[in-house]
Amino acid sequence: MRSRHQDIADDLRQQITAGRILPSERLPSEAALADRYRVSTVTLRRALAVLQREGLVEKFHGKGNFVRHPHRKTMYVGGWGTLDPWTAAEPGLRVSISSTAVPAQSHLATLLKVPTGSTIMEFTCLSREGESPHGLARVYMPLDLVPPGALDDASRCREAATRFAFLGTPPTAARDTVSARFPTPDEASALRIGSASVVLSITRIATDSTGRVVEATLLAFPGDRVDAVFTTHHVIDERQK
Amino acid sequence: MRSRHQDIADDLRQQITAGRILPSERLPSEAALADRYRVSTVTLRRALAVLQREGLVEKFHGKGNFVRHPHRKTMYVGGWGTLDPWTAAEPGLRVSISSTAVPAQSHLATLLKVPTGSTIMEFTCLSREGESPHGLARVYMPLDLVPPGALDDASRCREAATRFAFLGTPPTAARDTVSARFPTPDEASALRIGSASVVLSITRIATDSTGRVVEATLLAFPGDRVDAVFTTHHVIDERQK
DNA sequence: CAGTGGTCTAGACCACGAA
DNA sequence: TCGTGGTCTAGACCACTGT
Repeated sequence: MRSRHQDIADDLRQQITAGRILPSERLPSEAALADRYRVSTVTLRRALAVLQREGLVEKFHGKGNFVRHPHRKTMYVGGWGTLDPWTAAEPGLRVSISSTAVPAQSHLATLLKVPTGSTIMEFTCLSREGESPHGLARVYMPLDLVPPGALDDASRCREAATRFAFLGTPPTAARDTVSARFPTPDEASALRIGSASVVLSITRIATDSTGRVVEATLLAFPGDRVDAVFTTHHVIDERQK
Repeated sequence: MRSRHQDIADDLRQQITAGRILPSERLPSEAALADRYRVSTVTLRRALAVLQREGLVEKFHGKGNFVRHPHRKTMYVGGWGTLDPWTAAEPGLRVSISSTAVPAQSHLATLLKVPTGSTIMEFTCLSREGESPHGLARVYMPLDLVPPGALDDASRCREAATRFAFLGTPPTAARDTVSARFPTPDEASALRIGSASVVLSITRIATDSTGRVVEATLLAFPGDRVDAVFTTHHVIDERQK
């Protein structure tokens, strides 16, 4: 059964993909569109919700509905903890970083294998592609592993953070746990996405050769902008002979 | 601003998690709930949509809203292409498989690196945990690589498919591309999830030692039931210095 | 058939953003 | 202030499920 709001979504989608409404342009107001399609505002908003989930339209309360720029998907490269240079370099990602010392809550303490309540360092990195936020990283490290000067010399870790690489010393092993979920309220506002969109969430645990956890990173990416790629080789390394 | 439907969702969620409504039990009808909370049906349905997205409630047209069984998350283990035995074994996953020969559409041909339109084998695997679907896998292989007897002896590949492992010969390398997105309509119905829920989507390309693609697998898991985990060991490459 | 969820309406009122 | 989106209503009608 074809529902009215789906028909409207199809029509608007076709107008957008055909270029009749250009990126960053505002759509007619919902009242105007409801009038044009002869439907109630509720129905028209359901149509827009479809397009919003597809990533075609961005809503701003009080301003209007805007056609989104079609973003190429960037790749998070697993294990190494970097963004694929091919896709990440060109768009020119900019990162803002802030750091604070925080007491380790229970789940963070578990991840880092430190006592609950002990002080750890938190780095919050938000990368933007032009105007639109593109990724959110929260990096947690034990205090003694924070590289000296990292707090003062922000540019030093900026290089690494741009690609979501490791901030401290390179670890010997990393474990990425990937899940698909809805954004938390603060992620939704930080990434400027609706609370009904999808987030690719990655929890990365980095350990050194002794098995100590040197870094725990919580990454959140808008699902329609970032994929994660992991490569596994099943053979014995040739260099061992 | 706290919206009415969120308040109602909070109240119902609390009743469910507190055990006042048990799993697989039916909620009161939407009309009854709307009456109880003194809201319109539209508002009440928005509250239920919240719970549905959270995976707490399952809707069935004509039957009612039911509390879902709380499933522990199972782990898809990257690269190896298996489900973590610890989480997968106990629940007793059951898999139904069907296979057909299909012409390779453009995107499949690209993945498998075969000519567009050439015939390839498609295996569709749907795993269930009890009643509820748990994962959907579509495995594509070149015809000549299908292990002999795989089509007749379904039990042979059933073992592998239960864990989403490789059906053919073990590959030497695998590349997993993970994304978070909304389900396609057929995935939504196959997995019995709402079209507004989240799926963890994995495209896995397996290659042999010559670089030939031996298998391409499209995996779709409900985001609230499956995580994917990838482990990377940073090979110390001192030799090159 | 009765009972359930699914869609839609016409209109009201609230909250936000830019002048 | 005004125009925008966000939430909500009270009721209608349709579609699906089981008896």
